[in-house]
Amino acid sequence: MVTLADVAQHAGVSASTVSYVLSGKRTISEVTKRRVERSITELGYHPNAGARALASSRSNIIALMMPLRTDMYVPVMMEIAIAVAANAREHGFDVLMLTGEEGPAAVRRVVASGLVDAIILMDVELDDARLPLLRESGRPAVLIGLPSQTTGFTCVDLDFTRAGALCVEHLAESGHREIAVIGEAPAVYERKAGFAERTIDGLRARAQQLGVRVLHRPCEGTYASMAGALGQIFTERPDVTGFVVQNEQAVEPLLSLLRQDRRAVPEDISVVAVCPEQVALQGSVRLTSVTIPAREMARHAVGRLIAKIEGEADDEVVLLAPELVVRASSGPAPAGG
Amino acid sequence: MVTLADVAQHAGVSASTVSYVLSGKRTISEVTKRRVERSITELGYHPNAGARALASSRSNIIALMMPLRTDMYVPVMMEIAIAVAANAREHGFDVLMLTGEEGPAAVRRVVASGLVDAIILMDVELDDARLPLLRESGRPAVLIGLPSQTTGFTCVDLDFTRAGALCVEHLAESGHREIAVIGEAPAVYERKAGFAERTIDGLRARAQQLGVRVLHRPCEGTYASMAGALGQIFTERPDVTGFVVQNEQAVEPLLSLLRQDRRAVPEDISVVAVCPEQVALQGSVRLTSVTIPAREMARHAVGRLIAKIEGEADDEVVLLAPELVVRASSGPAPAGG
DNA sequence: CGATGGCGTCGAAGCGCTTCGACGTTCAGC
DNA sequence: GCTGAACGTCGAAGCGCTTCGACGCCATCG
Repeated sequence: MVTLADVAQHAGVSASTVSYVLSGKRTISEVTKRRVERSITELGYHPNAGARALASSRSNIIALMMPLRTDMYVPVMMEIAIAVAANAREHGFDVLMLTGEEGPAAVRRVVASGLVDAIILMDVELDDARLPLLRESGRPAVLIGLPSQTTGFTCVDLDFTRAGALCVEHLAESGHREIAVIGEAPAVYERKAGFAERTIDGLRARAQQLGVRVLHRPCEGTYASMAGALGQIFTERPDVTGFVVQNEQAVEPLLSLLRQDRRAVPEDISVVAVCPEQVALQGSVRLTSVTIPAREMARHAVGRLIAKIEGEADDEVVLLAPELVVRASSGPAPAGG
Repeated sequence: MVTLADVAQHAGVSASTVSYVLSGKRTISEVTKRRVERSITELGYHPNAGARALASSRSNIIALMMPLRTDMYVPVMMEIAIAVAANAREHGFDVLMLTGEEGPAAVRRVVASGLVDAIILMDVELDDARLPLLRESGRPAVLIGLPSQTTGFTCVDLDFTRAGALCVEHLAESGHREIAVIGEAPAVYERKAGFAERTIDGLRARAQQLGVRVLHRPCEGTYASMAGALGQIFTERPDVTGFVVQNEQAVEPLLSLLRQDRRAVPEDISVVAVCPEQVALQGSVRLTSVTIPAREMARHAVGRLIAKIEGEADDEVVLLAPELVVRASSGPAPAGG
């Protein structure tokens, strides 16, 4: 194990000088700096993380806490997690992965032990049990999602209200007057993740302004549950020509069932989804969709978090503006519906 | 910040005594132990991770390195990652998430800095660039996957050779004589992940013994690429009655296209997939499948890794025995094929 | 009854780093 | 030519913990 002292000796300077070369916290002459840097590479020196954390009270690690339920919207979560890690590295931070399984107490553990400098919470619920602990810890934190009480935290999320509105707008512009919303699984509403309701709220509000009728049905995302929902929808509202799909798992079942039902997409039925871009592109039909910008959310989250660690940022709520991309699954409403 | 010294003073003992109570490395009387433990909870003491790592040269963190490509078999990876984290916690370890993006050098960084005690590598390629670095680091490591050179490492993987064999066996038993294999995307073969070839090898070998003809076609997992492959297959081998799907993303496209093609599953065509259980259960047809046991792989990986950290394990190759579960997508070959 | 040894506890020496104050040097300003 | 700031470097004091050797004590044994 090569230590700071070894480097110092090899370069013929004191240990503190080496430390200052590394941190840049004091001015060091070009010559000395170069000499030290050469010694560092020659000896293959890597600063000891533990010692550094102890002396500086900074670990340069941030915790990323996964959703409490791991069965939900897996692809988005994974994408965010990877992007968070990549972004954190760019700022010199590593990422500690916390599962929901350990429960809210994990927050206290990693913070109180100084293991992490800050925390990112994914998939925050409206009244999340982790928030009080986080608040009391006093550590910088960024939430992905929007709880009911945001004071003390920076929150990053997609503007789902606007996303919902965008979907109706697009359908209304194409002449659709009756639309159905394939919602998230009932469990998602029960645990009050917030985003599902916000989407619906935005959608309904805009629909009313535009004179569009809306029918909302939650859906598990399986073929069976989709078939059930679809049956109900067409019985109750035979004139539905537009679908908005919130639950990304329900997309393929819906398309497949419509096909079986001899309803052509987009000629008879238009479909708009709220989902990651990948999902919109890889299915049987290229979907008109509002993209969930996982990478961008991660970038914002990490950016703000680092700023807070450096002490140069306030709490704020960042709602990313959604964008609707028209692809092959939507078109003009059939004439004379 | 409450420190060891605070606890010691509060309990009226020396710091080392508190430390020994915590670690159990020396005998402490019941009375003292209880007194110390009370002080700990009363003061809300959490040992400082940095100090502990420095003094003991153990961080109690293991690194989990993601695949270099993040676009592949996302659900399995996610499942393994979560399970690794959960298992690690049970042993008192945390998990540091390393993305492929940082490249093989990440291995050196986290090991040389003492940030982590050991490493788990996911999705190891046959000739993986990270292995030499890992070997030279001398740290305990477990690979998920099977490289060409395993010396010095413990490897955990599904026995894909056997998995391939199981698929043919099942189809052969039901009377199928001509089968097609929907393989992984060409990119997977190019990067030599190994598991894809092993599956095919096992499958072909067993097919030969059983007198079954096999046609193998790689597939991207999109509808377009699946449609292309399917066309080729039925042109070249009109009598194919059984399909083995390696690429889990190709499952739905295949089923959907067969449906369009008026080929009933399982009456006309039997489909067997190699995929996680979740995928087998949630599609339009409950799939006969060989399960990829993500959680079990994670459990083994973490178990062996911890054993190696404690210095009580040798290198070994653990190939988990695959199991085929018959569901609704396979049945007897149609008479008079 | 003194030697022996296990048990329970303590003190002190680090682990490798950061950071603060101090100490030359050099150079501009008057 | 003297003062004082700015610059570049060093020494030393920790950061909070683990761990080694030592020490007293009591029970055990010959």
